[in-house]
Amino acid sequence: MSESELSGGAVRGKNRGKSAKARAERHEALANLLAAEIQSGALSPGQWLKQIDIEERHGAKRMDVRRALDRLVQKRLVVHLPNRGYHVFKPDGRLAQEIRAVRVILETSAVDGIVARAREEDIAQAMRLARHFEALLLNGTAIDLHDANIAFHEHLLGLCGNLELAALVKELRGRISSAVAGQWQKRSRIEQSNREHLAMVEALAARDTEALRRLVGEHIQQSAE
Amino acid sequence: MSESELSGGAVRGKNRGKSAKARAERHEALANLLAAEIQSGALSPGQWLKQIDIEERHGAKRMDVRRALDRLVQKRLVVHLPNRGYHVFKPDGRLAQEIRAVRVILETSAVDGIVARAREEDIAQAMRLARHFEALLLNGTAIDLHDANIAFHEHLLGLCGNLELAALVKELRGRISSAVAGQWQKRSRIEQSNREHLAMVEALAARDTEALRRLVGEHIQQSAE
DNA sequence: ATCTTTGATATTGGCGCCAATTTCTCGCAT
DNA sequence: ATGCGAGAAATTGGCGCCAATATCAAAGAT
Repeated sequence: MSESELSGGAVRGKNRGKSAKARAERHEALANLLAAEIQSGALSPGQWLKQIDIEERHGAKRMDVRRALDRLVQKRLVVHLPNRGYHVFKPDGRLAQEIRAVRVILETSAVDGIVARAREEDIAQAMRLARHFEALLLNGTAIDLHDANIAFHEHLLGLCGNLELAALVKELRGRISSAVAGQWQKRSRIEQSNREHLAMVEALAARDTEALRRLVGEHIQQSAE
Repeated sequence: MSESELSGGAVRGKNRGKSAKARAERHEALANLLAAEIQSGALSPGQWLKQIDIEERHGAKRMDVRRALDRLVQKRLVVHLPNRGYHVFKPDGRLAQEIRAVRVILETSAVDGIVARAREEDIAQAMRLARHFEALLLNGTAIDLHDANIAFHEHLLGLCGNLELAALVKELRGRISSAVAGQWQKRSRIEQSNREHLAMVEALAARDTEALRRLVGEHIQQSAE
């Protein structure tokens, strides 16, 4: 098997200076980028994702595009039709409702752990994140608000002590954020979310489990339309 | 190897019958096959999955192997180390405990919907599945018992009215089934599970929500070691 | 004798090319 | 004019080849 005669010493294909790790995680980075674009609404539901477009737009290689799209299929963010291509998943109303119900179950159940484990500095951090969201109310982009909202909720959920639960909710949130991509079109709703964030932090600071549980449940259901 | 050589025929286009679909889903079938091997314990945790071995063993192409392995990474069944390869994920004790906790939350929350929606025929079917499990107590293989157990629980959960919740629990169960692959080694535990199945059906038939909730929670926690 | 270095081997991973398939376009017959 | 169908263009998907990297083995140095 070792008849590797290096014929023609011509140096072909110059290797890039990229590290191996960067290469290995390139498709993952692309998948996250596309996921963010979908969740932020930059890519609208139903839209076709042509491999060549992504390839050129993000300067990625064909293989990375394929693996990234395949990963998004796993995450149920895009749909794959063989020999037709990939398109952004158009969430069903029923699906969104069911996922919201699951989120209510998980996140309200997590409240006990959150209240039990939250230290003063954790609460202070939660307050900082809530205020950061508030600060973006005036002159923040939709994506900024989205990120700040995610950061707040992930911090809170991370306090519950069950990393799997937190990861699961994160995944679920990403699955329907595209469905309700336009949920923050109305400023009144953003402001309402902000008030609820602050109320949640207050309830946490007061160690009021029941109040926090109620607020969390309402906060999730509030995003329904 | 010539596949579709349409000689002299004016028929073109519409050849979407099965060959194309079979190709498109080949990697998915391989992924499911490998997942089953992992969950059944045929592939032990930590074991390296060399691409060439899988390729030859299952008569698959390299690409399908890669895609299947990548999919299993998404499912958290295998771990990928760049330039090192893929190996079967070795579940952590903490992870298993956290997933069990999430399952308790979800499945006990599903009880309300189950009791509310279960018709008499659904209960009868649950009883059939429980008895099928019982019938396998004596001369059924571990895999038979595993499948029968899955069938029982999936039927029950399917009654809750939230398809996403059911799918989520199914995924979670598959994620730690490898961890506790040897959970049915002790006959006493199998018999205990069987008794709990029957008790759950009884509670459902009696529409006793609280009893069913308690049984479900205990049944999940009981599988801990 | 043991540790280090260096070469050999095995395995993974990236990339380009072309076939398979679908979609588009335009000519043709009715 | 319109429906039909064949060729053309575009897109996806499969596959082999070779480079990059890790692992193994053996020779050499201290």
